[in-house]
Amino acid sequence: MTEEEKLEIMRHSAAHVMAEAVQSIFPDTKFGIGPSIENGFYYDFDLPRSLTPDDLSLIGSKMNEIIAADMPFVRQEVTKEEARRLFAAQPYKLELLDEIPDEKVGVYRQGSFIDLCRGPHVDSTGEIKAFKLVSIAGAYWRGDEHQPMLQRIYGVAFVAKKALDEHLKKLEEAAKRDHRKLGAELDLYSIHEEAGPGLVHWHPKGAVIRRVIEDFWKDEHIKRGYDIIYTPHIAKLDLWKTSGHWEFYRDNMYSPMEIEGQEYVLKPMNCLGHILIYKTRLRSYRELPLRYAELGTVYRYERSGVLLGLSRVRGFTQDDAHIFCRFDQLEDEVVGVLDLARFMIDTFGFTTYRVLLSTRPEKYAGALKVWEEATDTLRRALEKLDVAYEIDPGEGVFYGPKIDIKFEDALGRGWQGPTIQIDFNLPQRFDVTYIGEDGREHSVAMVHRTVLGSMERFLASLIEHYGGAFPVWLAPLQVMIIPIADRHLDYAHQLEDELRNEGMRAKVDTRSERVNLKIRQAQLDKVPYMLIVGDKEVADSTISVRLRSGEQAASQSLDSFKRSVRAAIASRAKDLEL
RNA sequence: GCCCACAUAGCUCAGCAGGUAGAGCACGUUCUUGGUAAGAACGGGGUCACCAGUUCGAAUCUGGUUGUGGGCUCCA
Repeated sequence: MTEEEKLEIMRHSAAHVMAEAVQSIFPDTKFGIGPSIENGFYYDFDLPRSLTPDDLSLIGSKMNEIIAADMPFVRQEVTKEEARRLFAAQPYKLELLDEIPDEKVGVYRQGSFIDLCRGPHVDSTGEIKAFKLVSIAGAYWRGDEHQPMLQRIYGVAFVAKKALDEHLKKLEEAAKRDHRKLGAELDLYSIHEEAGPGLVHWHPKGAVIRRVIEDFWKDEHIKRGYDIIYTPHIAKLDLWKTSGHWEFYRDNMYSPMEIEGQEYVLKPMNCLGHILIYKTRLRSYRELPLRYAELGTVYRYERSGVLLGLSRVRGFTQDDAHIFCRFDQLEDEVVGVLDLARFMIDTFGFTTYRVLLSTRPEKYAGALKVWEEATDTLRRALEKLDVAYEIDPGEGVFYGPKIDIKFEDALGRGWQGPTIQIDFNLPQRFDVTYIGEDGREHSVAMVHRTVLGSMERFLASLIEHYGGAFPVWLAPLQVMIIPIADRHLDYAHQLEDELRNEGMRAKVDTRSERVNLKIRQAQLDKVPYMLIVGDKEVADSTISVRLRSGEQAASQSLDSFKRSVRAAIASRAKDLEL
């Protein structure tokens, strides 16, 4: 048995102990399920009243008593009949019981608590070493929103106190990097109650980062044979009826608005505009593939409870593109997108990612054979590039299979990254075709893809990945010039001009404050370079450079500094070096 | 949308059991011109998220609304 498996068993046992503790406090508790999860465990309860944080510490100390008593876990095999008697007062357990095909079921008993459970468990409660109850949450029975809502208690558990503390520390570290917190501290963006939830306002500093990313994105796409286009934010409702969105995606779309007797809606996707552009004339096989790219802003209704900072919003800009090609070009196109995706992930400094190939879901459009071929195409593309991938069965979109790439940030948390989706539905609905060599019409293969996802969510991942200390090429302010006394202002402004002429983002801190304060604030703003200039620097036309890392570089000429910074920007360096 | 919690100055938070608000930072003015993470003094700033209700009286109690957070469900 691996250490990880042992840990899982211990966590699961901790869930049972928690259930016993809850039972001792609320004897009429109806129990849901209580599995082990990443870092810990949870158990769902149907209780006579809502739990409070005070209950949590009470339950926690009760658990400690049970652990101290070192009660053995006893497994028993019973018939379903016996089990039904044992759990007569436990409707959720009875429901589970009904779904077990076997005649005999396992039950585990420790102390006064008995639970329907396959096991295994630790030998006795004393083997649970380090745990902490962390939160109370509502959770639907069986994860179904039509079922009753139970109260879930989450706990974390580890083999030793040290590991538990490390985990808690990691959570603290994550909280410090939270993009919502840093977004406010670094003055990057805001969301306003007055304007509406999930609607992002980009401040100048956040806008700089976004613009730099967008410029880079556009250049890179143009290099790779994409055409940049723009399409409107609203379109007639009928268009969305033709596409099927109004039928299948309506829950995520905003209500129509009336304009001169016609109904219009905000676009939830960019694809239709791209199709309309494609269809403005007959297309020859000679001009395929056509790759239309747009930083397209879309609006989707998201239920209020799911909104989250920049990572889940109601209006967002996708780095979208649609590729129209012949089916025999599809594989190369997918290879091209994958290559671009890897390039982007790498450029932005993410080092690990998972690739998922999602196959046909139960409800799907198009012919089975076409699905299989397309799925194969995706697979071949992945293999051609030697990309390790996992199959995510049945997780494709109804209109086609897809590849999703999830990357991890510096704290190992996963983020939805690039996605590549093949679409059999829209080309058919809009009759998107090209004229082949044979002079006849053929239907095109259509690929939807994003490589960053959305600007909003991608920025969230970047903020958290770098903890706000962006690489120079992305930093909103790259150089803060700090004059020691007011008499150094002229020199400071002269440096500022020279840097700005280079296209660098530089600023002089002109306030009559002490150097210490200015450095501290530039440091808190995570400005990569600070140039400190005083009498000495003015006298020999040099600068003194301090890095965000706290490191002090040798006194040097502005030219040599410019050279280093220029190189760091051009190479999109992740680390500061001089 | 559902469960739970929270909402006091631009920010972080005090305000314990109902008697019309405080601190630090930030901001403004003045003094200080200081060499690598906070110089000092003074000052301005809040219809205590919003709407009702209870009460002689509500930031404080009750209900509703809005927003935020932790989850569930759903997703770029």
